[in-house]
Amino acid sequence: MARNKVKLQRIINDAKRRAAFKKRLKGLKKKASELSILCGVDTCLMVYGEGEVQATEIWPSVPAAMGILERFKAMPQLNRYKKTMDLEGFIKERVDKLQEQLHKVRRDADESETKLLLVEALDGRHLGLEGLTIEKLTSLGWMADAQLKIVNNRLQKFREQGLLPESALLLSMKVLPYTTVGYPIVEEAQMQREGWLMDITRGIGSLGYNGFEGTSGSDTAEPNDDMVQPFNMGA
Amino acid sequence: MARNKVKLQRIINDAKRRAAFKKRLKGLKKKASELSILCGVDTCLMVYGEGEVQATEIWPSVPAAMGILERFKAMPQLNRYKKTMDLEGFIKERVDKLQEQLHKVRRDADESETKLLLVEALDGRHLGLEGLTIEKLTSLGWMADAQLKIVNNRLQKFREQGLLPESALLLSMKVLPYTTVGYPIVEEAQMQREGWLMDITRGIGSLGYNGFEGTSGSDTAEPNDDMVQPFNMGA
DNA sequence: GACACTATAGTTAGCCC
DNA sequence: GGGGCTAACTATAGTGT
Repeated sequence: MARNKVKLQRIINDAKRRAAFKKRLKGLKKKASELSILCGVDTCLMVYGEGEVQATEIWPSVPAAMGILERFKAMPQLNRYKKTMDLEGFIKERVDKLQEQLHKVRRDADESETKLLLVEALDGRHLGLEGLTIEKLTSLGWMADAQLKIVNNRLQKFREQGLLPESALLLSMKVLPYTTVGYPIVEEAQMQREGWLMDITRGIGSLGYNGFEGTSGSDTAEPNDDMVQPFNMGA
Repeated sequence: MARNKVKLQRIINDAKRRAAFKKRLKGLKKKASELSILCGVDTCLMVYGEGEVQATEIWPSVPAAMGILERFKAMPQLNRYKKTMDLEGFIKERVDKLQEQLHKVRRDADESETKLLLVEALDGRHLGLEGLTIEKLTSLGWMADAQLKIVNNRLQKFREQGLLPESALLLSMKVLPYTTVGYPIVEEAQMQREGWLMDITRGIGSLGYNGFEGTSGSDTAEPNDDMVQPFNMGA
């Protein structure tokens, strides 16, 4: 809304897109706040920018978001779909679902891109990771972290099945400063980006890289004492 | 924004408020959608209208909202360290550091305000917490949660030193539905805001409130079986 | 890149039907 | 209550610093 009308499509120019994002996010938060105050409702805004546009915002707060979501989920379905019971509602629902699918596809595409980046890092390309934008590096960090969690979950299952020596588990747990059970705690000293990521990715690699199929991976990586060696850093 | 400027306060008139709600919600969704498309990010809007205004909306969808929340929760705290160590010179670095200090001071100021609010809540003022904005309430919830984590960390240390009976710890852990090791998980039934916050603050109070000096507190709170009593709710 | 400015596209409060 | 209208208000794209 300004000097020129802008087409409703992704802004290609990097700087312009970021500038627009910043302005519009501010405006959106203001509008959401106004709605909340004027109409006496709880509002929450969540923005998740993946990849280049490194901007994620949960407004007004994460607990508020969870609260609203929980309360919504607790609502009887009768109330939830009260408005969508007629024919028009069916169409609306359908459109919503399609939109959601569209979003999902785009998300998946972005995610794949980052995974590819991680694979390349594992593979020795991007040595030292120079030449990547800080945004890509951050995405990479997230991805590595997520993969670490998967690896650790798998280790945990191994342990529960008694397939893992106690000593190995202890060592492998040392990587967990990055990811505690529910939330990552990253020490400042460990934030030397390159060394940090490289150690992790090497660790994952030694655990048997399987293409990152997710938590339901059916790989047969067999942890042993050697494998945990790369993790033995820091404390 | 129209014929008359409207005061930023709850619209008393019922019909007007609902009309405004409908129009503004529509506008808000449009804006959110535009942000999503123009800037290539995922956006989600949640509105919870309680009581009179029977209008609750999760946009674009509940799964999308949950997805964004999950990804946010999985996000390492890397954001603060986005800056690269360019060799632009001493000056830039110095300016950055000063800016960071400035931000920190601002953050601390905000935090202090919320802490004060929490102290007052503990003390019995703000009974029922009416008269507070949703924003302040959520801040308060967040703060209470953070303090809980500190308390739990302290309990953990006590346990490691063998100063805490096993039974006491088990009981105290029951408060952890709110805060798992790293992140709060709030059950639906516990989201009745007032009761929820009040229980937590009472719990903290009974653990020996020390002014919230942070994790490095040198207080000498002595946990015992009595103290964990207030936590014994829920399961 | 962040901030200030401003013309203009976009939003919406009050009305009317 | 809902939909359409329009005047009045806001948000913001482009621009310069």
